[in-house]
Amino acid sequence: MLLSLDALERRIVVSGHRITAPRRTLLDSMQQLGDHFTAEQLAAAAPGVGRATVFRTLRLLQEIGTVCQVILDDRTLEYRLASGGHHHHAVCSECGSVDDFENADIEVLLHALASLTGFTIETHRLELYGRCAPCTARLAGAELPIG
Amino acid sequence: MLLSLDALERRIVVSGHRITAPRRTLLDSMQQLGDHFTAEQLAAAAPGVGRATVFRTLRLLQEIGTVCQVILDDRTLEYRLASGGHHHHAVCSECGSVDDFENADIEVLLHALASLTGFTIETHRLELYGRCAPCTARLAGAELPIG
DNA sequence: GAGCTACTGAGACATCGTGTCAATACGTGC
DNA sequence: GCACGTATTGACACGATGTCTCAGTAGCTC
Repeated sequence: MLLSLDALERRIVVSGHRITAPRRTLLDSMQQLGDHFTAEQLAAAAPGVGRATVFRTLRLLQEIGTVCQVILDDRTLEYRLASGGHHHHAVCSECGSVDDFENADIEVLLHALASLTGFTIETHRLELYGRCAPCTARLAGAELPIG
Repeated sequence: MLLSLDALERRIVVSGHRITAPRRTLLDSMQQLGDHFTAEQLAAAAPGVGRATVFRTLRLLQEIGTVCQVILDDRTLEYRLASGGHHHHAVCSECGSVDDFENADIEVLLHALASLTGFTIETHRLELYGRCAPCTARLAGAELPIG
């Protein structure tokens, strides 16, 4: 569920920054791009907004937790509107969809594991690559009738 | 424990590629650079070897599982000689050290979690950022005597 | 030693992101 | 409604990182 433009703008104001026309344009474009997008796609979707502003705004939104980065399998970078909070990504290599997931068990397990070796976790990054449920189902169905 | 130069070269041959002087130089430099290194550091440590060859060789070594990538907290990329097999990285933000770790529980948990949502995991990427054991101890000690 | 082919180095190029700086627009106080 | 201080912007140069091309070279194999 995406936040409304209003809610997104409120976040920017609350964090002590200004609402400007370019930022409004970018927020709007992000919502239209949907699930996930590259910086270049966003720049293309918001003509009239300078490239530097696109990157600056993305960085600002990351800082206030409104946008998160998705590192794809080939290490390219995409962005995604986030509702906030720590989460991970499941990236489908078939259709390219990206889903968020969060799981307390993983966090607990990681910290337990780290404490065994004395490592203190400050943050972590976890990305899953594979096939989403619809693509898994579709491909499983396609495999049955050979030929 | 690092593999010997011999063992590294054997891997290249077994995978159907040639041992050349530049590749030998690069393998040697990688071992001398130790724990982890950037492509640029490797290029600097192997003068006479072209930049393109450095990147090509790193890619080749990744493909045959001899080198793995470490994505740092700030998204910069480092490389690391790997003994092979799937593993994760624990990156110390104090001293910059990188440790491998592997844990079957995590893999099991991830697959269990994925199957709940129907997602099929092909691969994943997990990086921990924080403080290694020595740095944790050092900083804990430093905190006690204030002033 | 000859020949096939993988490999190399140089350098241009592509991609992605940042730094600079003068100009502009936002929000506030009046 | 207007002036003002400052955050923000756009244009553009720059930097970091990696890829592509292509003629020349060097490893294997026979």
